[in-house]
Amino acid sequence: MGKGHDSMLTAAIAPTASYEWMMTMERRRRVSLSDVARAAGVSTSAASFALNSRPGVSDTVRERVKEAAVQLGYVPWVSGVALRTGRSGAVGLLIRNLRNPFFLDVINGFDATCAEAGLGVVIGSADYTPSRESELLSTFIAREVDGLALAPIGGGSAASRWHDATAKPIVFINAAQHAPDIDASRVHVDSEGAVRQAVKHLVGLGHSRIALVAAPKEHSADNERTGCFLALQGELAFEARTISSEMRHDRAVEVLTNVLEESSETRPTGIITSSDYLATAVYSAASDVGLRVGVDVSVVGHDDLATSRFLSPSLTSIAVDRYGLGVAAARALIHQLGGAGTSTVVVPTTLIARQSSCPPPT
Amino acid sequence: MGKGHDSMLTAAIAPTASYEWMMTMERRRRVSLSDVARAAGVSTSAASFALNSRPGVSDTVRERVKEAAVQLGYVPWVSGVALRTGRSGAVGLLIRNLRNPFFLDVINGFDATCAEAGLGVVIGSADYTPSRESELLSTFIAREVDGLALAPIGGGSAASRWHDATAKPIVFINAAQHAPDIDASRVHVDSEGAVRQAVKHLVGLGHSRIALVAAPKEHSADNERTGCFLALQGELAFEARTISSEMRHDRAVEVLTNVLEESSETRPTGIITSSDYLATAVYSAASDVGLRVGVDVSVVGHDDLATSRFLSPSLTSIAVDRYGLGVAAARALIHQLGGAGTSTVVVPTTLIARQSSCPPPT
DNA sequence: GTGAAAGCGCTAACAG
DNA sequence: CTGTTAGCGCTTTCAC
Repeated sequence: MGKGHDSMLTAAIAPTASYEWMMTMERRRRVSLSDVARAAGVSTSAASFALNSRPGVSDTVRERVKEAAVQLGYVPWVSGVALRTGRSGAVGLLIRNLRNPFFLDVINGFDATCAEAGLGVVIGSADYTPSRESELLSTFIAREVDGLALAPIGGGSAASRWHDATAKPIVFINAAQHAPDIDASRVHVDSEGAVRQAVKHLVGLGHSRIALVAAPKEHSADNERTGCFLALQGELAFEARTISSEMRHDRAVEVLTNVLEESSETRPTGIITSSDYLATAVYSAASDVGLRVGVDVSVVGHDDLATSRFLSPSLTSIAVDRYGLGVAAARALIHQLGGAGTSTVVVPTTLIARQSSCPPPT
Repeated sequence: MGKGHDSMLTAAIAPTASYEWMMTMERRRRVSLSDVARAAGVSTSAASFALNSRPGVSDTVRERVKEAAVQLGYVPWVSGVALRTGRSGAVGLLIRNLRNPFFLDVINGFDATCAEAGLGVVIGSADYTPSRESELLSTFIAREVDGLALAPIGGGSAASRWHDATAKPIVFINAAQHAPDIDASRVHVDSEGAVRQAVKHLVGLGHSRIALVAAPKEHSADNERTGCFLALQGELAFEARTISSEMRHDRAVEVLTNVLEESSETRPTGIITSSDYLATAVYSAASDVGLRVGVDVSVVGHDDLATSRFLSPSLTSIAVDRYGLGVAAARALIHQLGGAGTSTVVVPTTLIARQSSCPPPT
C-alpha cells in the first residue's frame, strides 16, 4: 500500500508495512494440519482435536496424529489459528521508551515468562509520544495480540480504546492510578514507599531543602511520586520543591544546571531523581557548575543499575527488582488469559546508601 | 492444547500458547474490508485494490473507499493478510540475551526504524541457549514474520533452518563470519578494529602482558576478536592471553578473580573485555583481590555505556553507535524486503581513553 | 467416534 | 474498469 504521494493517507488508514516486494517470491510449501491428517490417515478435524487434546477422538488416533505431527515437524500456522479464533498466541508490550536501561530488565523478565508459557512477545516503544502510542496500539489490535502490557503515557485513552476494541486482558506497568475505571491488572513499583525512603534518608542526614525531579505530568505517571513527596512535608521537616524535566538526558542536564546555579541559600541540597539514568544528569550538571556530588549536593537515584555502585561518587539509589516487575506483569496477563480476574502487584523498594548522599554543606 | 501430562509432547509439536481461556469470550465485531466496501458501495476486491494503491479502480472509487476506511477506522486484519499472502508485516528480532544493556539501544534503533516502515517487531531472547534459539525460530516461522534479524549463538543451524523453511530475508547482527554459505545481510561492529585499537592503546601505554576476555566459542561470535587479538602479536610487542568466561556477571567475576590472584609476574597488566558490562566484573574482581583498577591493572571496556564515564575510575572504552547498529540492521532487512540484495555494514568504533587505563606498574 | 463442510478476513485470478 | 469467486490453515458445528 501507499506508494508515493498518498502514503501519508494510507498510513493513517493502515499502519501496516507497505512493501510490494516479493510478489514473485516463491512461497514455500508449508506443512499444514491436513498434511498431518493425511499422513495419519484421518480427517483434518480429527487431527485438530487430537493435537488440541480435546475429547472426541480415540486414543489410538490421537497417538498416531501426534506421531505424524512430530515426524513432519508440524507447527500450527499462527495466522490460520488467529483468523479462526481471534487468538494469536502473542501478547503486546507497549513501553514508554526504550532508552532507559530500566526497561531492559523488565523486558527480559516479561519475555522469559511469556516464553515459558509459549506466548510470543510483540514489542513497541511509544517514545514518549502519544500519537506513537496510539499507532502502536492499532497495530497490536490488528495483530490480534491476546493481551497487552502497557506502560502508558498521557491519559487513559490507549487503555480504554484497547478495552473497547478487544475486551482482552490488559496490565498496567508502573501506572497505579492510571485509568481507574478500567478493569486492569496493575503491576508497579511502590513509588510512594520509594519517595518516602529517599526523603527520610536525606532528612535523616540533615537536609532541609530537597528537590524531586519529575517528568512533565503528561509524559509519565509520576503524579503519585510528586503527590507523596509534597505530602511528606506534613510529616517531616523539610522544604519540598519539584523540578519538572523531560526524560532526555541532555535536556535534563540543562534544567538541572539552571537549578544548581542558584545561590547556596536557595538551591536544594538534596536531589531525588526517578532513575539512576537521570541521576547521572545531576552529576553532569553539578560538574558543569563546579559543585561536587556527595559533598556540595546529595543525589538519590532510583533503579540501582548494575553500574551505579561503580559511579564516582557511588550512587545512593533505590533498588527495585526490575526483572521481577516484568515477570509479575507477564504473570498477571497470563492469569487473566487463563480466565482469572485482574490482580495488583506492588514491587517493594530498598534504599542502598552510598557516597552520593551525605550531610548537607554547613 | 496440552493439558496435564501430555503438555510436554504437544509443546514439542506446537510451541504456541496453551491456554483454553476465553473460549466463551465474546468476540468483538471487527471492522472488515467488506464493511468498508459496503459503506463505499463497491465490491470487496475493488476496496482491496483501492486501499492497496493498485491499478484497476477509478479515482473516484479509490477516493470513496479511502474515505469510508477512515470513517470506519478500518485497520487491515493482519491474520487475514498473512494467511492469504504469507506476509505478516512484522519482522523478528532474535537476540543472544537481554541482560547486556548493549542490546537495549540496538533494539531501540531497530524498533524505531521498523516502526517508521510500518513493520511490527516480534522479539525473542535466546538467553545463550541453543534450544531456546531453535524454539524461538520455530515460532517466528509459524508467525510468518517477513524477515529475521539474528544475533546468533552456536553454529549456523538457526540461519539455515530459517532459510530453508522460508527463503525470506535475514540479517546477521554482530556475526560477520557466521554461516558464510548463507546469503544474508551482515551488520556488525568492526570488532577487529576495536581489538586493534584497544591493544594499540595498551601497548602504547607500555603494557606487555595483555588479556582478552572472550565468551566460550559456542556462545558467541567472538572468534574474530580472539583471532585478531592473537594475530596482533606478530605486529606489536606484547604477550597475548585469552580468558574464557561466561557472560554472566557473577561467573565472570569468579574467573577474573582467579586470574588476578596470580603473581604480579604472570598476571596480565591490561585486560580487554567485550563489554563495559563485563568490565565492571574486572572492577569487582580487582576489588576482591585488593588491586586498584587504573593503577595496578588497566581495563579497556567495549560499548561506552552512558554510565561508564561516571564509573570509578572512569572506564576507558570502545565507543560504538549501538542505536545506529540497530538502525542498520533494520534497514538492511527493509531493503531486502523491498527486493534489494543483501548488504554488509560495518559499524566503526572509537576508543575513549579514561582513567581505567594507565601505564603498567613497574 | 469420525468426517464433511462452513467460514474467519483477505487477495488475486478471472469473468463480465 | 468492476464484481464474483476461490482459497490461504485452521477450528467447530453438524450430520453420519
